[in-house]
Amino acid sequence: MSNIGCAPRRIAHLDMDAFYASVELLRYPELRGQAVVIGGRSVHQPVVEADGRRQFAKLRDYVGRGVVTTSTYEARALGVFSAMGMMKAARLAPDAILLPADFDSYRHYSRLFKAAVAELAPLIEDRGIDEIYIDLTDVPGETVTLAQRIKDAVRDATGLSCSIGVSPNKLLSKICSELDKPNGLTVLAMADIPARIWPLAARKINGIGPKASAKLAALGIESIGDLSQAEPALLQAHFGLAYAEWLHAAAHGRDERPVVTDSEPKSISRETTFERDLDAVRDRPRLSEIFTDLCVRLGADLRRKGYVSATIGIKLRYDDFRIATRDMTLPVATDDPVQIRRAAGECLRRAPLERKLRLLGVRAGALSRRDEASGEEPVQQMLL
DNA sequence: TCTGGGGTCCTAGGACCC
DNA sequence: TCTGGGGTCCTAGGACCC
Repeated sequence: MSNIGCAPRRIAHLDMDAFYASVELLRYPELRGQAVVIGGRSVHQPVVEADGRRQFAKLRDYVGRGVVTTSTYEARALGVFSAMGMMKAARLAPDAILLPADFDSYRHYSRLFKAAVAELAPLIEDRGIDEIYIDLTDVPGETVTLAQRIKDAVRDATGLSCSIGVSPNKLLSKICSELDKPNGLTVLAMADIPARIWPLAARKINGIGPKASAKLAALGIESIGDLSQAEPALLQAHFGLAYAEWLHAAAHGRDERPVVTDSEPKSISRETTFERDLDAVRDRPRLSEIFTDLCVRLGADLRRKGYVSATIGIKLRYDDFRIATRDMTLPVATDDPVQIRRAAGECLRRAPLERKLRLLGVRAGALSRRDEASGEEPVQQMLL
């Protein structure tokens, strides 16, 4: 880009605060200040009483296999966090309010906040429904002023707060946006790394997950500072060359990845966890019905988004939580549910089915846009 | 009472080709 | 004789993220 060897970039990471829960609070303002949990499957909608007051489900009433999608800061104070099993959450916070997820509504607010940011700074990388990176390098204005203006625009457009971190790269900005949550605004320069980044747990680095951080801890490496001082040879011995080099660079706050403003999907999938584990033989009709339904929905997703897929795959999760995947490449890319079902069925025949199944998924990979995939390429291949 | 659904990227072996 | 060597595709698994 224009600034190689010149001034540092200004990269912002913007993260909406407790996004789903905050959207629900817009709709149910009487819940503000309470422990509220979003998640679970088949959760009851609030019931409106005769006097107009709303009656909400409580977490203690939940039965099933769902997990917490998100929770308000009051619920987090009770130990209830995203991805926690709902039954465990119910033990920790039985009186918390329980709401079903409403993804249409979250997507609506997601579009609103992203459009508001784009008015001020157009170079935006989508990182899901509630997060973006913004390249502010060429946007005029002082950094804090600019970041505050973005926060104000988001609040004006949605009524919601967000947290922003600004630094010379995505890695540091991602860490920064969390430092002062909620409603945070943190600007960080490379010179601040020893004081502000190194004391943090290594797990705070985006890309160091539960496995890697456990391995690091076993080596006596707990903080990012520990990691920055670790012997490269030690890291290499335990993580392999590529990951070891990345760990070292990350600990020193080095990251040259650009903000990517347009990207095409690589795969589209549908999966479902059953209410009870299913047996491939005894529950065959039910399994077959679910399987076909997943394929129909996947086909509809492909068609709606304008893609065809050349690689159809399945995913199984067994009752012991192990996962198996099988996939196969088709001679011609498709979005037809019948062809998807047939290919997925062949994949299923290659998978072990002795154990009971907990989850079944169908995936479409090797995507191409339907209007560009006319079927000429396979013909050429046949001629060769 | 464990543990959703939708993604990305990486690794690694074997097939196959030149 | 030990028997190239590189490139790409296909498949399976796994770590990680939101």
